[in-house]
Amino acid sequence: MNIGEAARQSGLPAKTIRFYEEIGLIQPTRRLDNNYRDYDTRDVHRLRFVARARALGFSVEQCRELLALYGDRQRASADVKAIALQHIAEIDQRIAELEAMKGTLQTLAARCHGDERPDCPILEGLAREGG
Amino acid sequence: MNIGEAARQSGLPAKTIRFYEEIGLIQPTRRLDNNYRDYDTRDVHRLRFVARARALGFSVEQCRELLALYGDRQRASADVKAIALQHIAEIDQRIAELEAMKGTLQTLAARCHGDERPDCPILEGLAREGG
DNA sequence: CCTTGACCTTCCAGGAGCCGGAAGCACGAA
DNA sequence: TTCGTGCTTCCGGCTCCTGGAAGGTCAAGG
Repeated sequence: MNIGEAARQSGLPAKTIRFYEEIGLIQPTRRLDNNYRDYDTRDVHRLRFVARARALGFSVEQCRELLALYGDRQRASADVKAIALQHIAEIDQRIAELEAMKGTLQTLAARCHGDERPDCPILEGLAREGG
Repeated sequence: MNIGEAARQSGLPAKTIRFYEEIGLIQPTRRLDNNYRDYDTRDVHRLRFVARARALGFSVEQCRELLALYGDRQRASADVKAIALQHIAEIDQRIAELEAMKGTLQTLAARCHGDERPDCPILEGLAREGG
């Protein structure tokens, strides 16, 4: 099938599929005589695999590792789990950062009148000396 | 003061300060005869203001708006609050996405043995047909 | 047979928010 | 004078694509 069909079936834009090929993520696409890329269902499976991994927040490099494990029948599930757990830890970290920001912002916003007057604890909070 | 000192006092790398100038965020730096940038405490205040806003997750464009309001004595605190509340909403959105990813990952990871055997619910989850 | 339109190809630029490094002045102390 | 540090500009790269231009291909319609 052509790239458009592979895009439809995988949920990835054609542009993205080409990009993944360029960086060597989803590699060996055959070419037809007209130089069009030709995908089979196996390729589509791999594309969907990557699409889902990306949707779960894995980096492209992590996807590369996962894809390698996916295609390795001798893999140890421990290797997969290690990547997943590390990613969960990164997500936790990110959530904690966002919660901290949110907490600060909510505190400031709660003290701000939000009317036409110029005095504003939010701006004061951003401008303050300490912290 | 030179850019190095401004960097020290604001907590921003000199590179970043130059970048902010280039994109017109912190503009009017005078130049000395030797072409060195020259900062005063007012500039440093603005730099720190931006540093803090960035640390709270505001985009550079939001920082630009906040900085304009910061320097506008006729501002309405409602305008500031609107930006802050919108940002909080974005953070909430982002947290929700991360929590969803985390939930899926934890479910998958919990079912993975994590040993030397190849069968792995995580990979199966990424490869599955549905969803 | 020619045109139209949808597809495919490659390549180049950009966006967000910087960071690293190279090449080349400027400055202060020894 | 020389050394070391700091400043200048410019260019490239990072992540992960996305948009667009210029051009080849293909199937259908007139």
